[in-house]
Amino acid sequence: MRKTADPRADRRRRAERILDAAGELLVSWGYRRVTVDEVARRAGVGKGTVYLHFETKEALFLTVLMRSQLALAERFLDDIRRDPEAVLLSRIVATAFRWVHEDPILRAVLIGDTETLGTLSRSAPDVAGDILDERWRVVDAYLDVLREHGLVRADESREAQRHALGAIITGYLTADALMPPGGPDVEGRAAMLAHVVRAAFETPGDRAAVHTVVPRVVALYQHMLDRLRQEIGRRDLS
Amino acid sequence: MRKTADPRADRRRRAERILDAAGELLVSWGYRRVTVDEVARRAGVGKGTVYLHFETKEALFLTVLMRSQLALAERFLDDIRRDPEAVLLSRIVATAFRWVHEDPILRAVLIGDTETLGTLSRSAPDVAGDILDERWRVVDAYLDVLREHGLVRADESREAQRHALGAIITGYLTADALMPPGGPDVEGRAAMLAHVVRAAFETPGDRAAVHTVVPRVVALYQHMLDRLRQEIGRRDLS
DNA sequence: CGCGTGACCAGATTTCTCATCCGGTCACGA
DNA sequence: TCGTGACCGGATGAGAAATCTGGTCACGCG
Repeated sequence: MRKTADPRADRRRRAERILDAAGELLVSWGYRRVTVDEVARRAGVGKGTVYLHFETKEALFLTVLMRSQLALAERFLDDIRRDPEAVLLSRIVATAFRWVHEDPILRAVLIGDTETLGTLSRSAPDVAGDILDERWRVVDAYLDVLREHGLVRADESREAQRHALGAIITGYLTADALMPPGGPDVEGRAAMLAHVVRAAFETPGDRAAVHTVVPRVVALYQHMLDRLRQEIGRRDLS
Repeated sequence: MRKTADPRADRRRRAERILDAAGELLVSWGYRRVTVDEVARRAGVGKGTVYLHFETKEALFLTVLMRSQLALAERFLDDIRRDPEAVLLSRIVATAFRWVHEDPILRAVLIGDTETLGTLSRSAPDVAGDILDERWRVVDAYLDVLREHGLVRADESREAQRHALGAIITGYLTADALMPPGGPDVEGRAAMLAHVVRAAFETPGDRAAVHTVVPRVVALYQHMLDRLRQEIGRRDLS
């Protein structure tokens, strides 16, 4: 590896390389079968070097998972900054659905794919339970903001809406195994999902309130971003 | 067992007892751990007697699964005969959701619960694939009837609708593991599910067409009932 | 004589034992 | 000083041995 005048940046880059390698192997083989040795080899470092950055195999892979969620939150913020209507629930849900098809790690996280995650599914709540809770709090706060401003219907309880949303998204991510082969392509599914969410959760009419809620929604996702970065930093030994 | 003048009815009753016992044990222990000996014991017969009725362990349990689906189809028909509006998609979906909470076997079937079903999940498509296909054909035909009569929107493809429906129902049956504990009770969930389906799939306004579609929908479910009975009869050695 | 039964058997599954693997450590060498 | 891979002890995997279980059918009872 080419050295630069900044050893800190070099270490950062090396950590990213390790995380990239770990992510690729996680997707290919699943947590259980990936060895730290193989990650090291793929990243072009020695095994001991991995432990210079991450205290345990688990810490390494939990960081991989969080990075993935960070990327989604960043995507949301980008979209909203580009187009304020991207703040709408149907837009957020469709974005998440599309992103899941680009990032298999995120998919594994969202559906608790035990084949990919192995014992991480079980340890994550103990080790990072507060950030999992935070995620749901952000969803709740987001729904609240949109309900207040008439962008999400308020004639059903927020509890029922959150549950329904979770169920619908989960179903969209997992139902293939139970249905006949085929069906719409990813884009077709994203469109129908957006339609379902629009029809069932949003209100008809004027979207002027979008501009009012943007700063608040941005703050929520920024907060989530900060929390994820903080959690990632907490496991970084370099 | 008290004998009657009708040996055939006695045998029928004994088969039902065996099926009941098998169903209870399937729910408690899952297919893999239930032995035919235990089923026999619970039904109060000898193990060989079970084989007088069902050729294999698999045939016995496939019959248990089909009986469960039969009961759901019968429930649909009852509801529709009592109230023609029960033919609406949102009503059908809510009924199925509620019934699933009364019949854990049906739940296992609908979500392909491998813990409960074990190798039945794999063998069912080979052995009873035509009836699984039939189920989807009935769903398609049902959607077609309702679309034709303006009771389901026709501005999305039927393919997209069927997929969305499958995804939403699946999510409602499986998402609990991925969400924080709590949320609405069964009835609250059924209501929200009905609302989502109504908003996303149904058309506003006049329901007069309900009376027109009832005979056709009844025929579809009756046909499904007949097929299930036929399939059950095919595996009955008594 | 008809039929319900549970002992029997062979293949399937589980348990146990031993071999190998792998997470984490750290002495070594660049 | 720091990147490394050999090392070690606990975890996991593989294969052998033990046990279980689906299916069969000879037996005995009504």
